[in-house]
Amino acid sequence: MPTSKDVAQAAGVAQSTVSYVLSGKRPISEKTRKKVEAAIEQLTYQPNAGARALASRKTRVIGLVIPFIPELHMASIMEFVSVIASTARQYDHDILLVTEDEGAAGLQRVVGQQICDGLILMQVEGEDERLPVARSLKVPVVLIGIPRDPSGLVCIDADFEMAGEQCVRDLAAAGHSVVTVIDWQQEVVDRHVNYVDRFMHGTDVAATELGVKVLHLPGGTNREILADSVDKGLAQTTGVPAFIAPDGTVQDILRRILSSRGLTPGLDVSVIGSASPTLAELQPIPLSTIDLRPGEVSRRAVKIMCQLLEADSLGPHESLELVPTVITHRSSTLRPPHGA
Amino acid sequence: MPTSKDVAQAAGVAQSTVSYVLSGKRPISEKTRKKVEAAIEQLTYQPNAGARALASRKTRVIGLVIPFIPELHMASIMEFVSVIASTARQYDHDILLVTEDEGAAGLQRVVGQQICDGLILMQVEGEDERLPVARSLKVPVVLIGIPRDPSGLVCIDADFEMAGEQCVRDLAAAGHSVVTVIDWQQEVVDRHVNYVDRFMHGTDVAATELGVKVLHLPGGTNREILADSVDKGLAQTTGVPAFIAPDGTVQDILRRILSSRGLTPGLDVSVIGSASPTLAELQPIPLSTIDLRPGEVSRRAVKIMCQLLEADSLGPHESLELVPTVITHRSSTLRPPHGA
DNA sequence: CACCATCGTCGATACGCATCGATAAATTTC
DNA sequence: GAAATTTATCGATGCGTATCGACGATGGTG
Repeated sequence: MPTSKDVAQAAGVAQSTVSYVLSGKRPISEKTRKKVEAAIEQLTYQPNAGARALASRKTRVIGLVIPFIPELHMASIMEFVSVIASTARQYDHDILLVTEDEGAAGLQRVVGQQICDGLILMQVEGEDERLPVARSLKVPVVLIGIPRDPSGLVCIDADFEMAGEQCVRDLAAAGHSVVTVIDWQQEVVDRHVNYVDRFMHGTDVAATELGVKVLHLPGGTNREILADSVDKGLAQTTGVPAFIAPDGTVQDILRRILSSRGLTPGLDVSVIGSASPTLAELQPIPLSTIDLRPGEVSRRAVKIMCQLLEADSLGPHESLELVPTVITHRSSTLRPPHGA
Repeated sequence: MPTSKDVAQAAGVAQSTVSYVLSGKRPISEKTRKKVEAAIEQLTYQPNAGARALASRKTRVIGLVIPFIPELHMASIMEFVSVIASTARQYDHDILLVTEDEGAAGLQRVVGQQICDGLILMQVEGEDERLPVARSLKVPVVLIGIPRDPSGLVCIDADFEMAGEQCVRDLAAAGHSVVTVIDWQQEVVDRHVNYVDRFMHGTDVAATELGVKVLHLPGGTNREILADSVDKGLAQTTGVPAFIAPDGTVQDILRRILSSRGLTPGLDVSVIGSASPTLAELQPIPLSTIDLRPGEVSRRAVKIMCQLLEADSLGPHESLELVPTVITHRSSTLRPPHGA
């Protein structure tokens, strides 16, 4: 592998000049810049990352802590990972994977060995042994998701409260007076996972404001529980029933349950789910969705991280950013009455 | 951050002694080892990765090139990524993500900058601009999946031919004389993607041997094409129909189509799908599966990589490893007649 | 008891780059 | 036209580790 010294020799300049051509931190004449660039080209020189990190104390690598995954969420996690990696590249950074099975020790390892300049933690919910560690680290940490106690942490997440509001508003506008929310599975609700509570609160706020009745019933992937929730929702509804299923994993099952009850989304029942636009369009009946915009959340997480890195921030930071959600009508919800 | 020099000072030894304690490359007396270890503990010393890489010319990082993903495959990709990352840690290595949107330049970048000691490429199929690059790189490269021309490359993949054979054998043993294979979508078949051809060949080999008739019909996520394939399969079947759906993405739709034709898997139709055991168990009717063992493939890929790194191999390598697939009976296939 | 391995430790150096101070050359100022 | 600036480049140094040769101490041998 050629070194900057080789390049310098080929271009007839000093090694430091090569360095300055690359970094632009000192003025270089057009003439020598050309010479150096030609030499770089010819030798296909690429700076050695290790040496660069050693000298500059920056690795240009961001550690991404990925959660242990109940199988069904994997697809959505990959969406985050993929966008995070691409976005990081746009800021000229790379992504190193840190798996959850290393626990908090993993964070200390990658930071302690200075493999990473900062960390992005995905799907941190409630309590977590890694949170105190995250707070104590001397590198920037960005959380995707909001823990019970976000103090001293930089967090970003979809605006679940807004999402809840949007769903209820939308269904109210379509004429529904009772809305059934199929929540996450009971144990998740009981844990008071932050985003669940926020979503529920959003639905309640809108419901109170609009005089709509909102039922909260447990979701999850268990057919019987889900069927039970649906039936309870139907029983308590007068007029056309409406369902909101913010948990992406229940939708397939929900659809089948409704179908077995003789209900057709968009015709005699409204359904708002959570799915990416492409997936929503692929459904037999294109699904009206509340889009939690994982891609946008990921992009912003990386952006925040890179800004923190740029600022070379010393003291601890704290912030909380919520990404607006987007509701999209497709065929699974009733159309609002004309003129409404 | 403390350095090895700090540790040396605290322990009253030379920096090089600290280094030897850590690497074990020279004998160290019990006494000084204890002293050094105590100092390391006390200072919570961790070696600097950049300096280590610079001096040793090894980063202990493996680049993982993840494919651009048609949405539906994301879950399975995450399975690979997750196991690869965990396994790498077991070999004391880390994983750096290289996204496909950087193309072949991405490979040259991470290798050229010496961020990585080696590369694992996922889901390389057919031709790919990265293959010639992979061959020319001076670091080990392991492919998951087999390209059209695997010469000069180290590849590993599930044994799709074995999988095809196992499926047909199994259905034949259950008494089926006609088996319908719902292939991947037509365009994938037409591209003669390596694993597709291998799977189909496997089914054909077993069919010829056992005197079973095998129909190949297009799959994919389009309901109409799929329904058409199912109907054609049914029309050409005498006796109880049997379907093999090696493409995980078609299974939901296939199930519904069969159901709408009044057929119940395990009762008056046999279905073998491809899914992880956990997912298969979650189905309304637990799905008999051909398991392509992505986790095992991932583990072996990392193992091969680490062996290549250990060997410090100079010349180019070439090998091809196939991971045996596993067929598992659940409730979606007929039971073989007793005594068969 | 002088001689020679062996073992354990030290000091020095290289790895490739960034960066600082210094210097030579070019330009401006009075 | 000499002094004061500015501009472009060079040389030297440090980043933290691995590794090599050297060296003192220890123990065994004749």
